[in-house]
Amino acid sequence: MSATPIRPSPDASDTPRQEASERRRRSILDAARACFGESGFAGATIGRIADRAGVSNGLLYRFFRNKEHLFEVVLEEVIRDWVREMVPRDANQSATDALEGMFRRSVEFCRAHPLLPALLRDDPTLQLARVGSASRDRVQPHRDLVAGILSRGVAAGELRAELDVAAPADVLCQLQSDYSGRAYRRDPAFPDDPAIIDAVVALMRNALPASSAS
Amino acid sequence: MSATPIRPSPDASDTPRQEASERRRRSILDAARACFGESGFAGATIGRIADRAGVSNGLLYRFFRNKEHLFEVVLEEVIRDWVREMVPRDANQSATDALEGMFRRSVEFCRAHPLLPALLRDDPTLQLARVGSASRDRVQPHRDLVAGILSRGVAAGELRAELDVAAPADVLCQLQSDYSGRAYRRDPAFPDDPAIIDAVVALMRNALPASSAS
Amino acid sequence: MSATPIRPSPDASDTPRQEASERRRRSILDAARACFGESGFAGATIGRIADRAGVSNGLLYRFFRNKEHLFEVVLEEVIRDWVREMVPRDANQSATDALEGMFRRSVEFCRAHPLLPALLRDDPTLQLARVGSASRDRVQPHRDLVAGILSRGVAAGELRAELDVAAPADVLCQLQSDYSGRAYRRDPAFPDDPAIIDAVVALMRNALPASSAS
Amino acid sequence: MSATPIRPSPDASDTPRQEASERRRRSILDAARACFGESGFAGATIGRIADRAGVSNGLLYRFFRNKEHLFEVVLEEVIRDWVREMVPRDANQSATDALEGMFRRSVEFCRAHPLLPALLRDDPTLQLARVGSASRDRVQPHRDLVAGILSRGVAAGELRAELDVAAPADVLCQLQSDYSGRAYRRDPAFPDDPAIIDAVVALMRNALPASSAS
DNA sequence: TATGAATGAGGGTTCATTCAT
DNA sequence: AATGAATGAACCCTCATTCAT
Repeated sequence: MSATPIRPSPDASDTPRQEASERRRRSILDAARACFGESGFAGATIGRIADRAGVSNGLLYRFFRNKEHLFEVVLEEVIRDWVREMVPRDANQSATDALEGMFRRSVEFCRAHPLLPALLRDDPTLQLARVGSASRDRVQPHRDLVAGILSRGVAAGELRAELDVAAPADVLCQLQSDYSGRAYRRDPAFPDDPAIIDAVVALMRNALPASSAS
Repeated sequence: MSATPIRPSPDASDTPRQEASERRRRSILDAARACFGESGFAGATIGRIADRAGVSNGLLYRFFRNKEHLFEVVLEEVIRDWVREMVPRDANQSATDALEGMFRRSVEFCRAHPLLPALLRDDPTLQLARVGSASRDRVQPHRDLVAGILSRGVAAGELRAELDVAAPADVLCQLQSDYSGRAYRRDPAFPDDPAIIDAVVALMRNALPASSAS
Repeated sequence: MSATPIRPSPDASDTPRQEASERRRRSILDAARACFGESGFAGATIGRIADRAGVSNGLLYRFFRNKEHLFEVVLEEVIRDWVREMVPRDANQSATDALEGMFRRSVEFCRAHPLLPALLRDDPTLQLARVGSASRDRVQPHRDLVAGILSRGVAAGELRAELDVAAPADVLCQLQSDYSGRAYRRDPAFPDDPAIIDAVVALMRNALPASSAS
Repeated sequence: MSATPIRPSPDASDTPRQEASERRRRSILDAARACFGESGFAGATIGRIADRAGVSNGLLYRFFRNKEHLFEVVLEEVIRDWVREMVPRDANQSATDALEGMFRRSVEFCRAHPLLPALLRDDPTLQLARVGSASRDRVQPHRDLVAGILSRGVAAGELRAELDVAAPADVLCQLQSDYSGRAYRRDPAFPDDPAIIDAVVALMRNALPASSAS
């Protein structure tokens, strides 16, 4: 180990020195998010991240043990931000409205943070096996959110009550992840088309509600 | 001749020599499927693929122009096999039965050839913009299959007629890909659970049919 | 910045760091001169050059884009030094004296910098068609020098006036290059013998002057 | 060593089998001459030589120990052919006419056999140090030819008698080599221009004869 | 005899990481 | 604290050489 261990993210940036330091840490993380998002783990290079952050490559090793460590921190952050973004804003919405809102906000979030969809897809270029720990619970918060909404909807008689909510929540989360990622893929074979987003919403709305007739 | 550029896959393996050669080509392709599936394009290395195939690294360059060419061939092969597997067996089925059958066969296929989903998921914008041509149409056959079934169902009055079929076909294909891939991911966060497969089927069956009342 | 493409040779080496860096650049160039001189472009290896310079192979790529770039710079440098050395010192000399002086200085230069002739001899059509630009004008300055002297001699009535000076200048330059290179070849079949140098001088002195009788 | 040592060039091709074999050996040598001439020793590849000869790469190793051995044989042959070509045709010519004829024939020979000039120039891409033995005497026959002509000319009172002939012979040979090689270099900086050939001839004719006045 | 499939050492190059400044 | 020069392992790829057929 080095004589100067990794500097943690300070809880409070007291001195101006610490502030400047924290600002640099942030810019490195932002640059890393962009680079990993564009090029995957293997494709991104420390040099490019440092350039993009406007610092020297050596500085990265003062904040992060190595490339993998930096990657782990980036992943944790982006998941955290994503989940935070998806939390329903309005407690009075119907379940389906809440799901639709969550879905659309997720899509928007991924447009701005392209690393997330790759992560959710377990993109091989990310080499997620290397980080392991972080990936364990990276989607559970999402499912919990969705499952909570479904439960509320079932309790309110708004949604079908047949099944347990876990499996449908999984499916809905999967769809949200998938179509959130389209914006990022830029692959004409996987278009990021409002009409398709609407089709997903329609499918959800068709599939979930208790049959209106009953 | 000596500096044979690339040896093609012989249509008929006449001599034992050609047979052995074709066997080696196969083992390279299989190893490549595994390595690309596990590590993505950038993460996989020629050396590891050769090791896994039990051949020298140089041999790869007799069959494939370079790493990208090898990847293209792997991609084409696995897509072709997959689509072939999904083609509906029975022309007399209802549309929803056909979709369910296709879905379940796709899942089974991926259980036996676990590398497809990893390749499908491998984001082409990352390292593979160059492959281009191959990726263009790698999922279109799948969508065409699904769209054909939907159209038949609409024509037969079995399915809702509101929308055009393209968008729902996209969504259904996406779901098929996703859940076909679970077997491979072996990630507890994305379980390969019969109950969830059933939930997907249920969602499809709920969302698609013309309302029974009508 | 981090991913600095190529570090240029600094005009003034201010800091000790820059000085040390420049010293390394020099040692790489010197090693490259030696290796290219001994083995030609294709035969020389980056690894051997780095070893000889006492640096790691990676360092070469901080100073030079690639092997070809390194070769170009070596070529330019050595040509520049050589031409600089040959410029006539004394404007009052007769043309033949000036040519003889230039010739003998060129020979001496090559004795001290024995790698020039090897580089000059390195056939550009073989591996170096790509270098192109640099090789275009690598000998023209030499010919211009010689042609200038011949013109002066013709104007002064010292030399035959029959021909244009371009062709004889070419021949004289060729001879200067050849015999300048002998010191380096160390091939007993091509001796570096003062008697032969004198023979060249004698041949020039015989061939060029206006016939004394006329 | 191999169980089947190198097959020598048979003195007499008795059987049809031996004839065919000898024909193949020849075609390999011809292809090698062309390839080494175009690309130097390091740049030429066994594969390309075999292709050009219309045989498999493995066959080369039945006739030649390895790449270096093939190269040595090629060099010996080309030198032998060159000297054979330069031998004066007409014993009654004047010395200067004989030299001019030899010079012009040498130039023509090199146009057809481009390896020679590279060899004469000791082109670094040829890596002549590797073969050694052959290069020892590769130019002596040429000098002997020229020196013989000069001696005859001196004896006949046609040429200046001051010097011994060795040194001028060296210079003339050098010039012959140089300008023979121009055709091959295809470098605009070293033009293969009849006017320059004529200039060389003129220089020889000016420099060598006994002053006509005397 | 002749082939060409197969090998693997070694080439040029990149880049994560270290460390003197 | 911050830099960026320097390292060297590991990448992709080429090609001289061998050997089963």
